[in-house]
Amino acid sequence: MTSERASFRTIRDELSRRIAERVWLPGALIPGEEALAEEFGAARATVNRALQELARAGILERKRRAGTRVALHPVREARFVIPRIRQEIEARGSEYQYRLLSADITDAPEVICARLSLLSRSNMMHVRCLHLADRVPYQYEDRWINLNTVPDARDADFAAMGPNEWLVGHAPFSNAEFTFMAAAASPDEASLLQIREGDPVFIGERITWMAGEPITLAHLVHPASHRMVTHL
Amino acid sequence: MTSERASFRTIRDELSRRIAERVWLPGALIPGEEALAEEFGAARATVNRALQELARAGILERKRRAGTRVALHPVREARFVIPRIRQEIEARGSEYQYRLLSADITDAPEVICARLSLLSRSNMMHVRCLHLADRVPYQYEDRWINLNTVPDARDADFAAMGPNEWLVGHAPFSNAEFTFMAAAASPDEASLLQIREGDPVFIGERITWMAGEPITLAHLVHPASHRMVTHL
DNA sequence: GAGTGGTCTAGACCACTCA
DNA sequence: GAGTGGTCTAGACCACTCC
Repeated sequence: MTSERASFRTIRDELSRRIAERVWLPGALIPGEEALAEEFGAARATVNRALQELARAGILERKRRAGTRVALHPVREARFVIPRIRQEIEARGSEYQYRLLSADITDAPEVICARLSLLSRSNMMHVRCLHLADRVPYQYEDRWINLNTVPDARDADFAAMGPNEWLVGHAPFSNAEFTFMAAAASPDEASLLQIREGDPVFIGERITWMAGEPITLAHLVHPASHRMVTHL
Repeated sequence: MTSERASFRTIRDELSRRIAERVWLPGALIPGEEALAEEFGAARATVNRALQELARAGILERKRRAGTRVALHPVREARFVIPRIRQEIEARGSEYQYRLLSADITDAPEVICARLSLLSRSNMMHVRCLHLADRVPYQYEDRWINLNTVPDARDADFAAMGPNEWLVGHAPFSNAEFTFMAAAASPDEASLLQIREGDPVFIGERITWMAGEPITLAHLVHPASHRMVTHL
């Protein structure tokens, strides 16, 4: 039997139950920390931790002086793990293969610079590669790496290791933006993914920064069979 | 000037900086809570809070007795807000319109029951509707609501209010699963979204539960112009 | 001005796990 | 057994905001 001693989990779950079961209705003011501490026989700090977790989850709204209310329009968030292609494929029990298509140092076209909020055309490493699961094309990756921010990328061997794996070990990021969308496969994408031109593809785009400086733009193309799953 | 007193934020940001700037390398053991507390002139609880936040973010790994290490393969997570269609559209500065296409009480087909892990064919409310932004089709919604779990849905007026909005006020969920994918538009979807059959569409599927009982399955179809953006 | 949440401290005990 | 993190307490002061 677990301890009956009031822990922040016990308190959090009980408060959560009261909200789910509509003991406290949306918009209602709930008792203050001091009152709850007394009710549960716990210290105020313990109650505070429980309340903060619920507020972070979006089901409570807290304001100084005004007290704590059950959120009227809970802004709920879900989390997804930022996929790492090799782990993603191996976790499905498939064998991972990698094929480098090209790696060039070049001035990035304006479209790319614009996406990275770079004013001038910058010297970049452009890497194109293919990730396969059990020898079937799984993801086509078209990536630009900013050599001003990550000069070491100039000497990286992208035939041996995918750019993502290399970057993980050499250029931590502080900030990232993800975009997901559907599109029709271009002729290039179609032939690489072994689908037909115009077939739907699932695209993930990822931009990362370190301390305000853009590191990389990754354009990741999956066949339509791809599923991105996450849960609350 | 802000206070120079050690707060958990100050400590967290300083530790984060040391990791980002590779003062502490991935895999390295960092000082214990007691030592850090002394270094920053703070209480151990304060240091603990900073460390817990970094561990939650995935950049530290903590184990009792073993100490705290810089994560070797940081499993980073990003969050996205669970979209509420009306707010999503209005936030873009567009006008929201809603059109109910059909609402029937019927036995759900086996495919649907299977997705919801229901053994027998259950009585459900089947709602089809369209969400528009500035009179342009934005999302086609095909939703099944489990009447065993949410009997009130039988009497809801889905002509006046979208099923999502209605559910928010009547059936809180404790658990949700999201799937995102690309597909080719079916003839139905194409005509409703004013695109051509076979054009790529972006699909979000959402299943929610309350205390283990499935509430609803929503199939949400966007034209390929849709972007789902999120950031770390 | 007063009431609420936000945070910090100092100390304590416990749980887990490595040696 | 011993060292580390996980949590709780009791008390304190502060910051914000409503009145």
